[in-house]
Amino acid sequence: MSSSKALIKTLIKNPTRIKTKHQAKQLHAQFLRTQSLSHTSASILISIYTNLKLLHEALLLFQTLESPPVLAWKSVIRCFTDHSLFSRALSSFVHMRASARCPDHNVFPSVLKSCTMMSDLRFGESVHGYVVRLGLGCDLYTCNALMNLYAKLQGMGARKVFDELPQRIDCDTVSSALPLGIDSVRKVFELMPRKDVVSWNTIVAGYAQSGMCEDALRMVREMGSEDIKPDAFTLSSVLPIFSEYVDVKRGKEIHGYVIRKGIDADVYIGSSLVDMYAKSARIEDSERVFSHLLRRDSISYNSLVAGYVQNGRYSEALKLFRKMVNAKVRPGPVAFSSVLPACAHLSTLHLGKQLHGYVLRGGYSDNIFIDSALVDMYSKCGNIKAARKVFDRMNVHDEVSWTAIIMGHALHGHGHEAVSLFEEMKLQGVKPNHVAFVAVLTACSHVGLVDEAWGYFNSMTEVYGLNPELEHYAAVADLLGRAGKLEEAYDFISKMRVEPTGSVWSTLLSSCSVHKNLELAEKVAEKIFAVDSENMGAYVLMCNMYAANGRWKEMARLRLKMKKLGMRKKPACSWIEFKDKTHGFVSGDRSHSSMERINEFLEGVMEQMEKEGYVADTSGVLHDVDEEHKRELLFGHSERLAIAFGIINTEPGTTIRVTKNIRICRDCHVAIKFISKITEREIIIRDNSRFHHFNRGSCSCGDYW
DNA sequence: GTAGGGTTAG
Repeated sequence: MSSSKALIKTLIKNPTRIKTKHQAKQLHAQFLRTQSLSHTSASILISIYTNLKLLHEALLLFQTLESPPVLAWKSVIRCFTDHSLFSRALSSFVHMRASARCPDHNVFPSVLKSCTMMSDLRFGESVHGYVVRLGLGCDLYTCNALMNLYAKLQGMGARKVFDELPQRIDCDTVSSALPLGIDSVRKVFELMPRKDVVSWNTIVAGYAQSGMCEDALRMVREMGSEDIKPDAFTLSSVLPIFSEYVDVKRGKEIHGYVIRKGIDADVYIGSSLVDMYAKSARIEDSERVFSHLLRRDSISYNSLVAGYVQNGRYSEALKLFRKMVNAKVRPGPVAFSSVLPACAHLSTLHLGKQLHGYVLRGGYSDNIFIDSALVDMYSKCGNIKAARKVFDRMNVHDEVSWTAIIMGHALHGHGHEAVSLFEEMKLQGVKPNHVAFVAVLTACSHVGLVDEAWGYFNSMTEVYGLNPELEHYAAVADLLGRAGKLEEAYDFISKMRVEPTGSVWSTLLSSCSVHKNLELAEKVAEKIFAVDSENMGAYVLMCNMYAANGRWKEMARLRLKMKKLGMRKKPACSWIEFKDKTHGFVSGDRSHSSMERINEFLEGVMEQMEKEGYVADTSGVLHDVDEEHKRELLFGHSERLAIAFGIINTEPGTTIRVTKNIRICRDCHVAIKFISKITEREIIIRDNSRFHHFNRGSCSCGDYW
């Protein structure tokens, strides 16, 4: 008996010798067998349990104590924090204070962490006051936690406000009204008598996340002079700065340092490097870093997935996402908002739907990022109804989700709906940003709402203090051109406050072609060739216009030039999904295995079309061939092949969805209207700028496009 | 007690 009491004594004096749950329970049992459990020894047992993160056991014992001593309180508070039960940690802290127990310094890091995780700045500030009153304001760990609290909670609020400010408003008025988190961080930092690498890392991260990049880098240099070596934490705060600045050279230096320090396989460093290289358009370097990682978590995967998306490598993004799922790495919520845009770009509705299912099963349905991405994915994949459903089901709408649905309706030709959604957004108190204006102007342009567009364009500067950017000018120029106000459009573009790109002029050129104004077209083409001498589309359009006007000499001259420059027409392609596979068709290509059946179908339907009054419009065909051959060429246009493939392979009544890489030609637009009527199918085509919904012989664009 | 990836864009 006495030897066991001695054993207990030694163990109680060295609680760290208890290393396993089994040992702890044995000690507990010994206690109960040999002596009654005093408050002190119970507290020590609780702290042993909590050190082993055994919350349940600790709580059972804790509940037997009538007035728990400080050690017991401290232990359970820490344990709640370890288990992410932050609100219970905080309520325990309140209870402890109510029982007049005076805590010592080592509770505060946990309490402050809980405040941070709960985003409870108020509580955190009152804890700060309490710390100071207790004279514990110099404790290293407590101060580190305080800095983190201010950096996370005050910093975020301040940053958000700055992001939304139009540049014209004087920043002084704002910074004095809002306490900047970084100031509080700085204050705590400067008062610390002793600082360790964590203190430095916290302030570096604080500066970096407040966008004060130079200060962050300055602090890293200062660290060096205080003889504190930057570690993996420091570097992963600093690396995103280089991706933001797209300064690969300095980033590479850091990469070298990381390799020399042997921390290049660190997951955090790894994903920062992947991200940095991707943002500098060096995706191959991202891939290399990724392939060297020893361990890959969902964030390292997603850094590369996001990198692929940022660099337009959508299929690779989807492939890697699949690889991640196969590797049994659970995608976090962020992964979906990276991979959904890839589906949106590729128009892969079946994949997007699968991802949506995954989102629902994974319980991520209330995430505003994911929902916005879903809205965008559905509308870009041609299913505006599904997009609207997701949007209407959302609890809160921010400017991004509003913009996604407005743009969706705009792309589907529902200009009036888009405009009224824009008005609704403003009524709800959500301020439109640059992108929202791009969306509403696009909506106006697709349905020809000239007056409304002017109103919105002017309100940007007059009401919202936003400077119009290239996209806004482009949308207005496009609108004027489509509406036939060609001269007005020309003047507008000439007077833009941003240098117009070739593509802005190009939209006007195609309007000139539609409205048959050769004289202005020549002026516009000159502008285009001045900035982009090899603009294929402009050459083709001009050739067509010269041909239509019988100006054969000019046409021949251009054709010759095109030949010299070695230009070839970008092949027109269309895609259609069938049985979870994407089938691609190139104009005039007869290699698809179903080609015979496709031709048979097209010939049959053509016969009926002609009976109903279809006449081929060959004016858009640029070839030196006879009429008969031209009609054949139209016959082989890629969208017709894709539609035919869709119709012969699906049940009657199934909607046909086709994606095309360039604009539909006039003739196909007419032809598809007939096809939709004859076959009683809804046919949805996405070209490079919008959707056309063909149904019962008419198109949603109302032939305005 | 400290760190990395995300949604809307003619």
